[in-house]
Amino acid sequence: MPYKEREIEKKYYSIGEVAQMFKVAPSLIRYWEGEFDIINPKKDRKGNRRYTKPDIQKIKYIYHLVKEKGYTLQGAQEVIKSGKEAGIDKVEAVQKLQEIKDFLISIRDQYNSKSES
Amino acid sequence: MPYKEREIEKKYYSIGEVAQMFKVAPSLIRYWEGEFDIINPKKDRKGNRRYTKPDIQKIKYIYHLVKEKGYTLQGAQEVIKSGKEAGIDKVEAVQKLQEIKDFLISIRDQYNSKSES
DNA sequence: TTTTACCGTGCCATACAAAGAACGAGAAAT
DNA sequence: ATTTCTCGTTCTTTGTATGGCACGGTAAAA
Repeated sequence: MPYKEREIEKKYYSIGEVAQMFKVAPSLIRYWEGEFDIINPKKDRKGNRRYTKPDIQKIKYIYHLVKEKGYTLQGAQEVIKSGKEAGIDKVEAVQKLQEIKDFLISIRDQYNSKSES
Repeated sequence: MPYKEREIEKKYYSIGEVAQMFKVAPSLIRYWEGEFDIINPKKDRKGNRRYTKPDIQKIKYIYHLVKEKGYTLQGAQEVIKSGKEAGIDKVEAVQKLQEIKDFLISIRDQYNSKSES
């Protein structure tokens, strides 16, 4: 037998295989596809989805956010969009500090105006 | 007039006031109380909930996680839990800052009362 | 005292999010 | 040719999160 494609590593995965990886129903994978723009598997002539490894990575990320971290789908979408996920709390802490600083400045100014008058 | 409690800032808030702060229904505040252990307002003789500022800060944190960051209630619970075991809790840090602010307010008010008398 | 205005608990209703099921159909492997 | 997997669409179910009601109690104001 001449040249035969050897299966060292799969190039594409079917929806059933992907669903199995995450132990979810195929319908859920399709459902997420409708909810998340980043999921965009190619389709063959027949229309069947062909998932590449990067595709699966993205699904994995969504799975992580939704099933492990407890985001709503919408919350997960926002996390993905903003590209962040961690570190936001620090920003908030800094904002709070700035807020307090402004408050202190206002107190100082009040004091200054009273003693000057 | 001798010693009279000055109402610089309220010590306790009713559920209605708290609900109003976050523009939600009082029933939601009660519901969260059942879902989140960290919410534990004291109750007066009659049974009415009395919220202190730290209580409100905790509610604020939950509000932030659920309404702004898009966590499910369960997801928010886990964030809160894991944040505590991490030792340095960001919420507590922010709460601490708030406490400091309150302290500064008390200093300011003391100053004001002296100059007024 | 009567009214007004909360608040309590407990239960039920709604709204929407999330997921799954059911349908008929087609390709491909066995 | 029977089984197995997939398709898209649509329908149905489940679950979460929230709101609202009924009914009673308390307190303070009128």
